[in-house]
Order: sequence, then C-alpha cells, then structure tokens
Amino acid sequence: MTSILDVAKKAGVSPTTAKRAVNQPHLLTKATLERVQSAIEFLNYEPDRTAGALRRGHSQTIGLMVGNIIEPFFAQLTRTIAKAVHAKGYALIVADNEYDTNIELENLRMFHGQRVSGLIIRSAFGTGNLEYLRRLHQQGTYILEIDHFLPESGFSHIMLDNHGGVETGLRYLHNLGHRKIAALTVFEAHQDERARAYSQIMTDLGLKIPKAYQRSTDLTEEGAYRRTLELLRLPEPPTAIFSMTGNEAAGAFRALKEQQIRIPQDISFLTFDDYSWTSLVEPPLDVITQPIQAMGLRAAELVIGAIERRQLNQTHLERFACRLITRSSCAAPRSHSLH
Amino acid sequence: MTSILDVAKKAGVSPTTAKRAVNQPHLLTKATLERVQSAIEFLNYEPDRTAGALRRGHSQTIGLMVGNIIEPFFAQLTRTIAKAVHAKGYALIVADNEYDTNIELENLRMFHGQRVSGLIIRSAFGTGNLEYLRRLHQQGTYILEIDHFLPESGFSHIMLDNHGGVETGLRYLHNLGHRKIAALTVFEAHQDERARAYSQIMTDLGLKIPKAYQRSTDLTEEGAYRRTLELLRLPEPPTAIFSMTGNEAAGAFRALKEQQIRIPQDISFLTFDDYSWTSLVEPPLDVITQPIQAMGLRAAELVIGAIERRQLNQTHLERFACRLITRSSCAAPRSHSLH
DNA sequence: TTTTTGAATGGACACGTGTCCATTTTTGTT
DNA sequence: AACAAAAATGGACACGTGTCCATTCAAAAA
Repeated sequence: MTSILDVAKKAGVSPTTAKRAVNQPHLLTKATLERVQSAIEFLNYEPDRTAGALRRGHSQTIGLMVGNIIEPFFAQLTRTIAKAVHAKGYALIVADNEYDTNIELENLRMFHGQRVSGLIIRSAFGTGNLEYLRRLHQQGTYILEIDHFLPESGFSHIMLDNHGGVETGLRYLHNLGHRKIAALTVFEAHQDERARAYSQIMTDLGLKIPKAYQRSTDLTEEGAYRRTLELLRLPEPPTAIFSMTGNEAAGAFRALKEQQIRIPQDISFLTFDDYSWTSLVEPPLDVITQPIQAMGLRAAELVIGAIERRQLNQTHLERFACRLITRSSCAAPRSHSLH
Repeated sequence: MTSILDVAKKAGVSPTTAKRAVNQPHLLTKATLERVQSAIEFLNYEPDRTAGALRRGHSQTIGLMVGNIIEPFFAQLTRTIAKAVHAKGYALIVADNEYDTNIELENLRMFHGQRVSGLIIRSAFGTGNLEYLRRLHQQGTYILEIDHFLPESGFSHIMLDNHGGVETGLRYLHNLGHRKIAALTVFEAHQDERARAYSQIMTDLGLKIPKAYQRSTDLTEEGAYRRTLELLRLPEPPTAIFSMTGNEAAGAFRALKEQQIRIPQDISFLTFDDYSWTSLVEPPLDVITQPIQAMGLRAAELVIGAIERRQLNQTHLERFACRLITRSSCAAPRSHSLH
C-alpha cells in the first residue's frame, strides 16, 4: 500500500511537506504543491484514514443507528445523512437495533470499537443502554438522538413536533365527528411521544380511551396487522384508526382490506409518514408527513459541527413541524352522518 | 481512552498476555484469562479497531455501495448484509451511487481511504470506474458485484437469474395473448441484463419491439411515471407493461391510475420486486420476486470468507432464481378476448 | 533428581498518520 | 550588503494494535 512516504520520495520533498500538500496546501509554494500533487496522482495515493484515526483518537466516521433500515423513514434518513457526511469527508457506518436494547448494545460496542467521531441514534425504548452511551460520550463521541430520545440522557436531539402532529390529526378526526379513535402505537411506560400525546389530547378533547384501545403494537407491519384485526373484532370498534408510523399503516391497511372494511365509509384511516404507496392505494390515504430530509441534514450538520468545533458538550434540542395532507381516507363516521 | 496496556497493568500481566485474552483466549490459563477479563470489564475496555486496522493493513470493515438506499430492494439488502457482517465482527459502511459514475468514484475514494477489507457493489452503468476498482482489488480489497456487473471486470458476482425472470414474465404475458408488450428499463448500450433478455425473448417469441418501446427510463419513480405517460400516448399503446424494477413500478402505477387506465382490463401490468405496497393496491399486482435475503447473506458470506481465508483472487459467480407471483394485474388483452 | 518437552507468558517492533518544534530559505527593510 | 522577519520546509515522536520471536514455567519422561 502506498503511503505518504512514497509520495514524498517521488516528489523529492520531506514527508511533512507531502502531508501538508494534503492537509494544509496553502502553506506550500505553488511549485512544490504541484509537484506533490502530481506524485499523488501518479501513485494513486489515498491517505490511510485508519492511521489518521489512530493518531487523532477518533476516526472520521459517523455511526448511525436506526430502528429498521427497511422502513422508508429510516432509509430516507440514512440516505440524507450519508450524503451530508460524505460531503464533509466522513464515512457513515450503519446499524439497526430492531427496537431491541440487546441488539443495540452489540452495535454500540461495534461503534465504540470503530472509534466513531459521532453517533446519531434512534435508540430503542428503555434506558438499558444509557450508561453505555454516557461512557461513549465521555470518551469523546458526540451523541445525537433522533426521532426518539431518552428524557434523562441530556444529549442533543432532533425531534418531530409529535405533540403538534398528533393534535392536528386528532382534531381533524374529531372535527369530522369521530369520538371512538384508536391509535396504533407503543403505549408501554409512556415512552413514546406520540402515544403520550394521543392520551393527553384525547383527554383534552373530552374523549375517553377504552382499555381495549390501549394495547401496543411492536411497531412492525405484522404487529399492526394483528392489532388492527383485534380492534375490528371489538364489541365497540373504533370509527377511526390513527396509525403512528407508516410502517404500521401498511399492516393496518392490509387488515382493513382483507376484512373488506370500506375506507372511509366504515372506518376512517389516518397515518404518520407520507410513504410513496399511501397515495397509490384506494382510497389514497390522509397522512401526516415529516420533513425527513431537513431533519437528516440538520442532524449531520449538528454532529459534524460539534466534532469540528470540539464542542462535545454543547446541547442542541430541535423540533421540526409536520404537516397534514388530506386525501380521501377520512370522512365523517356513519353514525354521525345520520344525525 | 483506555488501551490494552491499562488492562494489562490492572490485571498484572504483560500486554501480550492481555491481548491474547481478547484474540486467542485458548492460549491462556483459566485463572489468567479470568483476571484479564475482569480487568477488561472493570475498565470498559473495547479494542481500538483503528489501530488494528493500521497494523493489519485493512480495517474490519465492509463497504456497501448500492444504487439508492431508499429503494426497498437495496434497503432490504443493506439490512441483511449489515446483520450478517456484524455477526462476523465487521462494520458496514454504506454509500449510494445514485447510478452515477462520478458520485460512485467519490465514494470509492472514501472506501479506499477507510481501507475497507471488502466491497460489495451495485455499480453504476458504464465502465468508468473499472480501473479504480481494479486498483482497489490489487491493493487487497475483495470486490463482489451484486445485482449488476461489468462483464469485463472479472470480479465475483451475485446475480439474479434475470434472463429466467424476464422469460417467465414475458411468456406469462404472451400466453395470456399479449403481443404488444412494453418494458420499463434501461436500454442504453445493452448494459442491463433485463433489457437484453427482454429484447432477445421478444424476438424468440416472434414479437417485434417498436422503436417507440425502446426508450429508457432513468430507473427513478419519476422517470417511469413520465415514460408510462409517453407509452399511453402512443398511436399503438402496449397492451401490457412490464416494469423491470419495483421502484419504476410505483411511478408507472401512479401514471396508469391518474390516467384512469383500468388494470388489467385496459392494460396488464407486471413488475419485478414484491414490494409491500404491490399487494395493497387495487388490483394487487402480479410480481416477480427476488430472494433478496438469500442474496445478501451469500454476499456477506462470500466476501468475509474470502477475506478470512485470504483468497482474494478466487472468483465466485452465482445466480439466484426468481419467482412469479400471480395476483390480479394481468389478464388477456381486450382485443384478444373478443376473438 | 535431572532432562526433555510443550504450554504459558513476555518483549520488541512496525503499521501511516498528525502534531509539535526546529531548521532553512525567501522576502522586505535599512 | 546586512539584518530581521516571515514564509517554507524538515525531523522526530506517539497513537494502540498484531505479530514474530524469546523466555519462563510446569509437567512428563528418564
């Protein structure tokens, strides 16, 4: 493998000068710079970042831990972040935790071993790995939570305005006349912001949430499918279903379709995430869309900014607004329209 | 940052012994091993892979270059490969080339700088980066092409049985009575296997492909949308459209829907890739499904196997079969059913 | 006990870079 | 022409690991 020493020899300069041609070209004479640059080109030299990482103490690498790369939300986020960090000369190492603390821990170990400079994480529910994250941070890794955060963590985070989004959705359904509104989400221990917002806003609207509505999904398509069938079998089924993620929406929609439930005549359906397919199905779905790209760009910017300015302890808390797109999957409930 | 030296000191052994506790534990006495292990735990020691990478000459890292992470095909592939390589102790660095040789080159540079041990690549069309890939290979990076390969490259590859898949699809449509079958794909320079298979099998079936059917998409949803509208405006529009990727299918389906074309009454529609939404739309789509997970697992296995056995020059060429799933988007063409 | 053998442990060095400090060369001033 | 100041270039070392070789130790054979 050719190193900077080969370049230096070829160009007839000292190793230090050759390194400067790469890192601080403004310090060199035009002539010297050109000589070194042509040597670099001739030898196809590419600096060894592993060596640099060793010397510097951290690699020019960002770790990204998402819930599940297959979900378009995370795929889009991954892509945006990858592009942004590449532009700054960083590489992106990805892993997903499958919303499981144990899998997450293993991948955190891997990130640690790679000495990632920064970590963007959509952590699993529960505080199981908080201690490990804290240690990572203490050792110089900037940590940014995204989409979900552990309240006690004290790390920076980038969040959607989940409360606002849920409120927009629920008021929309409420105004249409719905009173029995079920949510597809994770209720356990009030860890999920959307679940919390759902409970609170339903109360604000003077609506009660039956116990039967408060069972959790596991955030998978399959789980939402099963949960939706359960809801439909209830003695008092909901007149509207509000899916808190686009992933769950696919499962729920499949269940509704299989049961030949007419949307919106029999049930209104609303979901977070404007996934491509939501406008292709019949009826096109009403959705609450997130500014994924803006969030990803900001995440990359914050992390790299903090790393380069060596402000590892500066905390940024940001919220991004979401937007309701109405199509044709929500309408007044039948009982209501008879009034 | 705690190093193995700290561990050694804490455990009262030499650095070499401490290293062995990590890498070759069978060489140590049970007592010594335990002493070192508890020191590791106490200090939260995690080996610095950047240092190991420097010494070894390559990092325990695999590069994955896909076309576009957002496409579920690549998302699924990424996830499968990520899991598989993590299990073997490797990290996965991802990048996408957006099917563009220049973007690809930049990311290849990045991979090179990171001294990835292996590279799994869905290369952009064209041989622009072949020379760079060759150099990378020469410097010790194992290279595996996936989903698409450059015939002259000589690298290992994992491919779908594209010819078989296209043949299955075309014969299916032909048997239904279709003669005017258009394909959504990349025709340029016969670089795409599915496009080549389409041309050849149409000829085998005794069918001619009008010039107007031979214009390329750019593999995007938007491009397929526009291309589909063009096809519909033709004086002799096709009676069946065969989309060669699931990504393009979304755009094509949107166009058909907007134009209020009835599927399969007015046009039959068939596509590669059994994406989640294809069974949610009306009508559910007939698809040709790929064994993405099997391909991803095999890719990871091949690359890591070659790295660990130091057989960088061994070439593996593998093909995976695909399968037609019939639902309701294909039927006999109208003119035909009148006969 | 002594010798032999193999198991267990230790020492030393190189990988390629970033960084600090030293030295040389050039430029500007008198 | 002599000097100071600034610009340009060079030297030396450390980062933490993997690997090779050397040494010590314990057990088996004589």
